[in-house]
This record gives sequence, C-alpha cells and structure tokens, in this order.
Amino acid sequence: MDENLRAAPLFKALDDEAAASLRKSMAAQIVKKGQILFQEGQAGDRLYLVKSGKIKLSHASGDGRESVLMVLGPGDMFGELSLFDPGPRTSTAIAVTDSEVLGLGNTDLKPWLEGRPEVAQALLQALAHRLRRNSEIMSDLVFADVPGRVAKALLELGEKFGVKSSAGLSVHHDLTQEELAQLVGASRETVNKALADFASRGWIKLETRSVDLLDLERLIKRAK
Amino acid sequence: MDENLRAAPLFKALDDEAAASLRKSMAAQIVKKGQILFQEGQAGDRLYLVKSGKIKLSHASGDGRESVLMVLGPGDMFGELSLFDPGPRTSTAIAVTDSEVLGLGNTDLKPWLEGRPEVAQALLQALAHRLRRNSEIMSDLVFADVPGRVAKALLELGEKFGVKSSAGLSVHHDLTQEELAQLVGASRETVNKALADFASRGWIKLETRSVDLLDLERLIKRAK
DNA sequence: GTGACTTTGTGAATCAATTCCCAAAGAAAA
DNA sequence: TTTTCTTTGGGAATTGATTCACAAAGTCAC
Repeated sequence: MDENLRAAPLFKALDDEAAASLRKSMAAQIVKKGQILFQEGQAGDRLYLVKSGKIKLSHASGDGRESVLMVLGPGDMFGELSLFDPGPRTSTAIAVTDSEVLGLGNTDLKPWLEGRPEVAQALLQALAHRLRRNSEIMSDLVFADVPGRVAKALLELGEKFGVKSSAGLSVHHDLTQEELAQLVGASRETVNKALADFASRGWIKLETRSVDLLDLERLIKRAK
Repeated sequence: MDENLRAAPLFKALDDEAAASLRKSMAAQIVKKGQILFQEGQAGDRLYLVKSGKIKLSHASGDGRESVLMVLGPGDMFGELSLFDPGPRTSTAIAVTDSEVLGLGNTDLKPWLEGRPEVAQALLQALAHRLRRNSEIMSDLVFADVPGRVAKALLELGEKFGVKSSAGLSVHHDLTQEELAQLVGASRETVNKALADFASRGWIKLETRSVDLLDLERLIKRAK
C-alpha cells in the first residue's frame, strides 16, 4: 500500500493484513483540477483519503466571499465530520490539482469501529489533533497581522508540500494568490504585498503557484 | 444522576447502569471562581465534565494578550484533547464562577473505549461536532465585523445560559466585558461600543455580567 | 501564435478597529 | 463609611487592512 496512506489515521493502528482488507472496501475516485467532490450544505456520509494530488476545503460566506479552511495532500483525511456527526457538509471540497481520492461509506466503516477499538482511538486522536491545530489557527486570526499569517501559511505549506532544493525549501503549493489569501483570511492585495515584501528581503522567491522558502529562520520569527 | 451530565457524550450512549458505573470512577472537584484547573503548556491526561458553574478555556498570546476559546456550562466536556492526542494542554481552564467538575483519567477511560464501541462513537461525534462549531467560528472571524460577532456571541450565550423572562431572554453569563471581548476576538472598547449601540436600539438591556436579549430577531439578523 | 481570460503587482483613498485617553459607576476591602 | 480597585462608558488620534483602479505578466483556448 502507498506509504502515505498507510500512515493515515484510518490505517495506522492496524496490521498490514487488516489495513489491506479495509483498503479494499474503499472506492477510488479520480477528480480533475477544479472538480467539486462535495458541496457545503449537501448531505453526505462518506469520508475520503487523498491518495494523490491536492484538495482544498472551502467555505462560502453569505455575500459570496470564500475562505479556504485547509489544503489537503496525500494521506490526509477529510469529509469525516458528516459521518461521525450526522448533518450536512460544512465545507466544499474542490480539487486544486488532478487528484485521486479513496472514499469510505458509513456502513463500511462501522464494523471496523465496532470490532477494532484501536481504529476508533486513532480517529479520536486525529480529530483531537485537528482541534488543536484549529485552536492555533483561531488564535492567529485574532492575534497575528496579515504578514504574520502569510509567513505561517508558507511555513505550513512548506512542511506539507515542500521539497529540499539547492536554495532552500521549494514549495509547489498550486494555489493562486487569491486562494492563498482565502487561506489566511485576508484580501488578495494585502497578501500580495506581504509576499512582495518577503521576497524583497530575500526570505522567499516567488513563482506562480509556488514559492522557494530561502530563509526559514526569519519566516519563523515573523510568523510568531 | 444529574440530567445535564446524563446527556453528556460520555454517558449518553450508555444505559443507566453502565453510566452510573462510569460516573463512579470520576473524581469530583470543587473550583472556586478565578481558580485555575490546568494551564496551557502543562502535561495532562485528564478529561473533565462540568457538573455546575462555568469554566472558561483561554489561550495567551506571546505578548500577554488573551483569547477566550469558549465558556463551558453544566454537561460540557473539556480537557479531552491531551487525552486523545497526547501532548501538552493547549488552553488554560479557569473557573468563571464557583464550579464543580468531574475528572476522568486516561487509565479509567481506556477500558470503556475498548469494551464499548458506542462510547468511542459518541466521543467521535462530540469532537466532530466541535470541529463543526470551530469552522463556523473561524469563518466568522474572517467574514463578520465586531458588532456581528458580538451579536452572535450574545445569542450563543443566550442559548446556553439564558432563561426566559418577562422581557426576553435573560442571560447571566458572568463575564466581564473584557472577557466577552476576548471571546469575540476584539478589543474591550469596541465590544463595549457595540453593546451600547445594541442597547440604544432596544435590542438588549445591559447589566453587569448579564444581558437581557429583548429583540432576538434583530440580533439574529445582525449576527449574519 | 494570437486574442481572451486569469493571475500578479502596486499605488491611492477609505474604513473599521485599535490604542490611548479619562471619567463615571460599581464592587470589594479596610 | 470611606477608600481602593475593578468594570463600564465613550471621545480623539492612529493604524492596519480593505477596496478600488489599473497596468503588466502569464496561461489557455481556438
């Protein structure tokens, strides 16, 4: 099994054999860039794992503005809220790049939860971990200014999608600056200026839908 | 058993007998107003249920400012993150009023998680529900202005702590305006002005550490 | 490869919210 | 009570971020 998947909360508490068996009950699905997997408000009782590519979860405000909750990569789970806590989907899932996901329905998961307490515990841990991250993001929204949040977002994207290169950490995030702005909760213009400023200081090198993080130290300092 | 507790996620999937048995392994603890139950950064592997009173979870920024994540009342669970996802506490728990809480350690909970899948599922549901609420709060922080967030906070406090009275919903939240401001993620002054404005319109009636919500309709409209 | 659409870069005006005041009212302590 | 500390109310200056407006690059479709 793909190593990213194997490390996912759903599988990691299981031995190889059990993991393979669970894996078999999951349905693979190809999603093209821009394609919507599910939409805010819809009913849904499927959970997904990203096998390859990138998926963004976003949320629309009343007046049409959008915020991006997170960007998911290989091994990440999403869509599980509606499964554990019945109710409509709270976010829209859109493919940022061509991607492949695995879906698992309520009925297929239930026996595992019932027969395998370690699966339930791994899932509890995953949700608890997400709640932690969330509370950090919330406190950043309250305390940090836009450049600070941009720095933090770059570092997180770097941690998730970055590959070490000659001149630092190369991050192909595949997001437009508009999407990046929605991710940090600020206007596109302000984010652009923050990025331009970081670039002029030599902390980053900008490319379209990609950044090189050249001076992690400074970015980290600016992020907090 | 206290009816608020009986409805808590920890108990609600169990029959009366099992609930009573689990309840027995929980340790009651009195906390006086202002007393700290646990602090951000500390290790901890206990989960708590509020039996009576109010507890606030708060989070300090580097430069000493504070944000209040939520205010908990009877039946609410907290402190479970460090239990499901080992790591330091991410928030500080302080009693807003004299309170009584029940604590449950990791070792006492484990057998229940292992033997009773319905407990694990109820907890998954509780965490999923919290994640939902969180994503709503996050999107409010991004999209809504301060008066809007204040209106929303008042309505939520009303739902949780309000009692119907002659002239609307009477909400003894026991929070200073400073704490209310920290809950909403804004300055004390701005929140004060928003409240004064609502009062001058006749939507609310202000008292110290308490509000009467007189015009729910308008508040709801202002909140979104 | 050329035109059309999308994305990025940047300056100027505007605005919401913060910060910094201080005064008044309440609550708690002496 | 009288004093002291906390909480609330509100006015003026400042600021970080948004909005608006437009130019310059890139990308995509035909």
